[in-house]
Amino acid sequence: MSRSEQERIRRDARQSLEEMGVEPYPHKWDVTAHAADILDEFDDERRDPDEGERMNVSIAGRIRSLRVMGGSAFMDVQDESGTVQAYVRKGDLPEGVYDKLVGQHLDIGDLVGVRGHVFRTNMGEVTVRASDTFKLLSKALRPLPTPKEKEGETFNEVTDKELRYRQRYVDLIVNPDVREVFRRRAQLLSEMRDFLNERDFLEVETPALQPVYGGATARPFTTHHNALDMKLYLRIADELYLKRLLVGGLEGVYEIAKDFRNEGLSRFHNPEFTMMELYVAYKDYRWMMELTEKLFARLATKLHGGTTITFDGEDIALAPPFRRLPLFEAIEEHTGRDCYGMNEGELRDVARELNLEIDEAMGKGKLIDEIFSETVEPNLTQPTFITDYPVELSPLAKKHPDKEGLVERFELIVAGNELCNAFSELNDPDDQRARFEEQARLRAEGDGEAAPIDEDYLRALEYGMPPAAGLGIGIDRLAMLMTDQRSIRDVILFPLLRPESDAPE
RNA sequence: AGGCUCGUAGCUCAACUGGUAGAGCAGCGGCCUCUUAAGCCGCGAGUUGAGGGUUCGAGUCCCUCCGGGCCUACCA
Repeated sequence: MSRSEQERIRRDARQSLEEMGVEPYPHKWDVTAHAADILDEFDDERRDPDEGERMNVSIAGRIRSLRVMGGSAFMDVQDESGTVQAYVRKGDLPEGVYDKLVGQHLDIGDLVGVRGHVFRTNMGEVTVRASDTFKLLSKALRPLPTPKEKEGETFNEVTDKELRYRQRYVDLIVNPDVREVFRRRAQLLSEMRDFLNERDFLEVETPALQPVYGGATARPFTTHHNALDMKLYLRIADELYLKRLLVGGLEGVYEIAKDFRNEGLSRFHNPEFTMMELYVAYKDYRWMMELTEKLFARLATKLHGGTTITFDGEDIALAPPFRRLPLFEAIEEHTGRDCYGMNEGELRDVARELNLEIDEAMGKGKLIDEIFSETVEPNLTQPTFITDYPVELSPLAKKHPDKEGLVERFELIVAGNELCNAFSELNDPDDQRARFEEQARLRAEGDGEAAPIDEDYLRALEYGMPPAAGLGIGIDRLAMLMTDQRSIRDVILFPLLRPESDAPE
């Protein structure tokens, strides 16, 4: 562990302050105003804080820049709402306070409290003058990066992705836009809950630790419970538990929760991610499409003031209705080939002609999925419901009454990215058992993602589950769309990274 | 997992074809009671991600490893 010169100097400064009786980490500070409120109050150029009754405030925040001029100093103080300039004058403070603190041992990055009145400088900037008190609230021992700004241009901006993800606390301090992304993500979740609660859906919580996992095609994380000496899995989906609740008589339930999938990382995948799952009794997937459209339109309107949003430089129109396009029509539209009804060999030939990477282990379902995700998905910029998937890909979905070999299912694709997955839920316990057994067969053949049989879930279905529709929305990907971020790591506060080789301290 | 690419001071970046590691900000000392990328004078700051190799000489070339990014793969 070696400290940089600047760290040693700051530790020395801390010690000097303590020796002079200045507490580097005091216990509290009364905050009466935030930067944005103060600036709002006097945003009118003509309104002068010095006129009439003075506005007295007490603010707290982090020093982002410091300009000391002998007996007085200006600093930019950043709180959660934004940044306001503060002004400290030697003559305003009790004897010695200025010299001990501001003049000598105050650094960029320190947290301070400023109490006094608001005024406008000769240059016109609304400023809090420490006419009453100036106090150190927390001494920073590490130097903060010091990006600067002039006329809208930023200098020395912190751009290192590794630093930004590993030390998100620094990122949040020096890149204020990041706060806006996560505020918007929070607003998205809040609006989604409002939307669902208004419709009388019940928010529930189901186990993240599961003795049998299911509800998706993915490899799970495993863990162990000591007292029960039992192997447990981290959930890969909420689905099977939520549908048990439909059996139990709840007619509309949803859960917003973390799922965990033991898979690779990419711009679109983090091993733990947030999913909203929703199940409604007596509805089918067509009804669910309409609900999904309404939800997306509502979110866009609340977050962006209208149903058209911008993502990666393109306008995305989220006004209902969204285009509905059956999977096989989509493939035909983009490849000129009608794959519906093809057997495995024919599908393999098509995939070869399209120069797709396939292997012998891929069955019908996977081949179709491969063809679709390579040729169609990236080209779907505007929201599109892709409907009616092969039964092989959908072991929990109800068969389509008219289309042989297909199920009533849709995925919503926006900006080339899959955001939603939904279907009419399979509630025939015997059909469900047959689908599980097919999965078990694939498992036996070495498909590590095929689902295990969940006997308790089958037992629940045997008591009778109402016809129902279910929907899953990848919240992180939706947050990407709504905040115009192209990497999932930019909408997850602490994305998974490899451990640092030389961890601090 | 594979390909490409990056890693230099606290931060942002330079350093030709292999020839003494530099700048701005930040920091330290001094001046300065309306500054705002504050200013002026002076100063310090580096195991060039780690290890090995080639060479008279390596930030630069080669190999291995570590970490990041992008792409591919994996991933409904």
